[in-house]
Amino acid sequence: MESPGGLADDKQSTPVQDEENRDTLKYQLLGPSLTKAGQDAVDQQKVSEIIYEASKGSKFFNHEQERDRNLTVKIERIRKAKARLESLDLAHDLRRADEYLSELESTRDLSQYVIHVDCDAFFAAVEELDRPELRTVPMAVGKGVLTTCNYLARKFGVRSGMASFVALKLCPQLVLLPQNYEKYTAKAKEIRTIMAQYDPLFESASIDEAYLNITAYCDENDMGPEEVVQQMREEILETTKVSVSAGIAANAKIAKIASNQNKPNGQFRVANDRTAIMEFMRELPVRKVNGVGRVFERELGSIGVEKCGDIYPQRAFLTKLFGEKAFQFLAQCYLGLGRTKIEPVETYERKSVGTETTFHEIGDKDEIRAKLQWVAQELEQDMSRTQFKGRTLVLKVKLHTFEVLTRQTSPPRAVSLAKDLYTFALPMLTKLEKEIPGMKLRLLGLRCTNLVSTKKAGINFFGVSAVQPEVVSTAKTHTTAADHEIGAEEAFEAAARQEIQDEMNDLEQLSQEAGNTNEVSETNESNDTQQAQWECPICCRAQIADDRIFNDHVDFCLSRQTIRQVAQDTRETPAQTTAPFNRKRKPTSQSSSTFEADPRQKRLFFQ
DNA sequence: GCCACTTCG
DNA sequence: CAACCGAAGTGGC
Repeated sequence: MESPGGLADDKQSTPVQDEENRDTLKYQLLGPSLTKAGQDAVDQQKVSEIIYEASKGSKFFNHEQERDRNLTVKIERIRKAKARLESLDLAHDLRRADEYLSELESTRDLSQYVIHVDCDAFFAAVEELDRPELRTVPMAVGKGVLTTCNYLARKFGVRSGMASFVALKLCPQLVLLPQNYEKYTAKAKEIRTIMAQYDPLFESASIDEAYLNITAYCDENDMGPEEVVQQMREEILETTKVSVSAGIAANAKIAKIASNQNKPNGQFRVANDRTAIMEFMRELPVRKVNGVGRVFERELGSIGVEKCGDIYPQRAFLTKLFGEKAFQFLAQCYLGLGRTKIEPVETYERKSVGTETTFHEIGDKDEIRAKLQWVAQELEQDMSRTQFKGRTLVLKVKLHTFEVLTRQTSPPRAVSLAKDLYTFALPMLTKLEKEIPGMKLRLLGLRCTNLVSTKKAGINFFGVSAVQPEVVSTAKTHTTAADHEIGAEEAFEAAARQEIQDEMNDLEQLSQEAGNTNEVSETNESNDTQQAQWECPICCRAQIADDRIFNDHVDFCLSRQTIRQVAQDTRETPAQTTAPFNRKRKPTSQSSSTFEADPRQKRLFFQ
């Protein structure tokens, strides 16, 4: 267990320490949905005891214990760093923090009514529609792991994300149903049809959650936001028989928090008023904010930040302790700022496509290869469905100890076919087998990143297909509306789109002619004749190596990237980007004294 | 670019 | 007996 490097000091664990860590570990084992609704009446102490007893000794448990130990060490370092900072003059950091806060404040927009709509125990609710008798018993959906459970089950401490055998320990009479995704998708579509009447550009956050901007609807119908939401919720309940909860606020971040406030079948509003917002945030546990998970919660707790109001007094420390992005994020939490722009998810650009599969422990190399084959085939289907090729291929494995490793490679050309995926993944796997003698796996995954679109037509700058007929109806209204939004650039865009399409067609033809076998391109490369083929570093497609044509093409690809970038940049106010962030530092063997050696480091106190 | 890690639903 | 999956993002090196 103990690694040979300098980690030994940090990781050494005495029985006393294990005793101390038991509480944090139990907390960890409770799982991520602790803050979810429906748990208030539950005796958490008893629940965590049962989970702890059910888990003890398993490999999963040991891995969680290890993680918890590492986090505890990390937190001790944070505490020390904080103490050290307190003895220093932080006037500069304080001024910088205050400048940023006032800069943020000037971006505050109170003119919009943003709402977050969340279906109550969605999968369970849909199942109860088909089988009303289930309403009176504790019930959950999901096989190995629960995806949803009804509110009766939550009374027992059962919750989503929990292993079903643990849930059955907590509630032996729990009824478990297999999930029927098509059924939920169909019901979700009914609900979305209604939501679209209130905001045609609404943003689906998942199958059972959405953000809407109802400002226009309120104006047009001369109604207040609460009245509108009440009406919409009634309409949804009446026509789809599913109850939803909603939060109403000036931005998405607060609306999301508010939707949890009166769950189930309720709504909550935080007024578009600076004082009301600040007061609401002041008492709000940081854990309730989207983007603060179990780890960050504990890290913040260690410096005395439990509620968003606690952020302000610590503002001078945050950048050095957690990094710039985390500071900015926390500043927005303190002020209660968030994005007001709600847009269809279809406008987001996909970054990766991947698939993974969990199985019982496998050590046999041939069996592992067979799994890799299978995963490669699954990914090929996903790649063809989403119409992408990947310039980078990532192999992911989970060892029998639950430790996760990833390895990546950049194949000579963008890949999407199972044959290629397997070919380029295999060396990474064999290398791992060499590094880890007797490697046993419980999960294998492949993911393509650095994507190249293989869509043939109708690609605009947002990566939305506006021409293809198979686009579903909701997406279509969104797309056309989105296109209208950029109206001023219409002519330019149409021309550019045509240009891209022509180019794509040409490229498609070229890459067809080029053939796909290694041998061909290799011989051509070595010949270095007029016919030699080279790959464009941007789009990764084969090109005839006529210098002029090739260079023109690369320029074209580059300019296209720039245009895309600009189009994206203009879509969001930098000050209000609210991407959930993660500040991650690996606890390495590097001693914490190294920070004094390198004054250039931004984050003085870590590594 | 590579990798570990966190977070979300 | 027994703990998911897919995607996105951050940050260190």
